[in-house]
Amino acid sequence: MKKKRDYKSDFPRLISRLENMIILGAFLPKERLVEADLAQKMEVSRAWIRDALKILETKGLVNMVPYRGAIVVDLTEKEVQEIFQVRVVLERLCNQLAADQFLPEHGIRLKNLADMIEQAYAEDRLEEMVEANTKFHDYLTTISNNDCLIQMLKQIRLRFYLFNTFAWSNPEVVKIVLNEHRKYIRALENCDYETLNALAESHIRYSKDMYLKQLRSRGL
Amino acid sequence: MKKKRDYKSDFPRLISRLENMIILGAFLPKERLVEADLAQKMEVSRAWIRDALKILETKGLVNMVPYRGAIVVDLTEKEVQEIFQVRVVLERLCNQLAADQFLPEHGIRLKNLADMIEQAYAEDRLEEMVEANTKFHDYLTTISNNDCLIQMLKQIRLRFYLFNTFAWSNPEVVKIVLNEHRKYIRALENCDYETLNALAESHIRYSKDMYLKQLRSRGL
DNA sequence: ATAAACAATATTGTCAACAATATTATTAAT
DNA sequence: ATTAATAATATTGTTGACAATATTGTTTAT
Repeated sequence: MKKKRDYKSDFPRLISRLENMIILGAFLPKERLVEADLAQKMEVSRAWIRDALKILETKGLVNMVPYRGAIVVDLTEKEVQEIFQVRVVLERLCNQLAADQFLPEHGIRLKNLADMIEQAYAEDRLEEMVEANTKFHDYLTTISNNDCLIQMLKQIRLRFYLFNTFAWSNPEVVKIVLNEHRKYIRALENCDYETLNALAESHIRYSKDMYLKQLRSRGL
Repeated sequence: MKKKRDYKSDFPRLISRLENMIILGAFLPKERLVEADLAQKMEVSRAWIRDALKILETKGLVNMVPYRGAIVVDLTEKEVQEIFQVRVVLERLCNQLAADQFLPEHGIRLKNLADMIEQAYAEDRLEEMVEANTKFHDYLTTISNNDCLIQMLKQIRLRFYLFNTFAWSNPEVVKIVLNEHRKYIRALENCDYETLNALAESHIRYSKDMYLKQLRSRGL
């Protein structure tokens, strides 16, 4: 059976693939993305690549320059700080909403995911760990049951993931982060807003700080 | 001299035009937007209209259905509440940042804009009033000096404006809103976080409540 | 008259050829 | 050898033709 094209599912998938490639560092900051090359590599038409890149521009992953095409963003220190500030308040809202309607089954699922993350870390399976971590946060977002917030957080986390890699390469930070997942679950179960507010900031601060350190060492 | 096409300025303008048409009610909720018709009306190619509609989809103003095209969104009560919740926390962050770096010149400009709004209202020039009000809030956002936040607020306000119209048709509400602009400026000058936090919510609550009332009266 | 089957039309989706522009390589002048 | 001017190449931007699908209209059977 020949596989059939289906825009409504294939096009979003193409975007996801490109997003992942950028996040995982398949392209470097400032790198130019040539439409024809991508089209060949991804086995889709150039038009789709073009459209996808335009979407990525609105998401803040690439810059489009007339007659030069898409260029992978290279965040400045100021931009990193700005993204951090915005993400904190959105995560806090998410935590609050999630805590308000937290059910035992949510806790079970979150504990399950936290186990998976630690397991993957113990066995040094980095990619798997990153994936499970994403699932943890995505699921937490779902509990908030606010679609607008879900969309916004998805968007801003995507930009944030651009500098998550640097944090994950530091075992110290990873240990702290994994530990915080447990605290998160407990605070949600107890509807402990104070702790949740603090966690929202500290949990993502490490990623930001690691990236800034790296950025400064590059001298910019 | 023949006017020349320039993607980098013309395409964003096209998007703005479409956004305004939707916000100001040139199209009704659920209305189908036919690409060829729009292309003719706006005097651009169908491709541009297509691309613009895809952008509007990511902004949450239209839904794209395969082989049916773009349809103007019709917000549910739940969606309205969700957008409201998210906007409140973003506006609060904006207020806080703006207050932290508030300068006398900012106050002058804001008072100026507040005057313009009241003037336009007094002379019953509705469109002008709406425009000045948008400028007021845009300028306030600028003061925060956080580009990520500016972009996010722009996006969510756009969806919010979908139901601003209903609030502006009520003189009671308008009076309160105009009054609040003055309170806003004072609170910013005094760096009064408490008041600013309260204002962030109350100022946009009216719009939301008016819209919900209208929505319920339509029976949905 | 109603409903199902089919045909005609309208609309969107895809693609490939070509135009416009930028980038790189080559040549010529000093 | 270095720079400026020009040509060659590579890449993006635009358009229009056609395919795929949905919508509407017509016919036919009951």
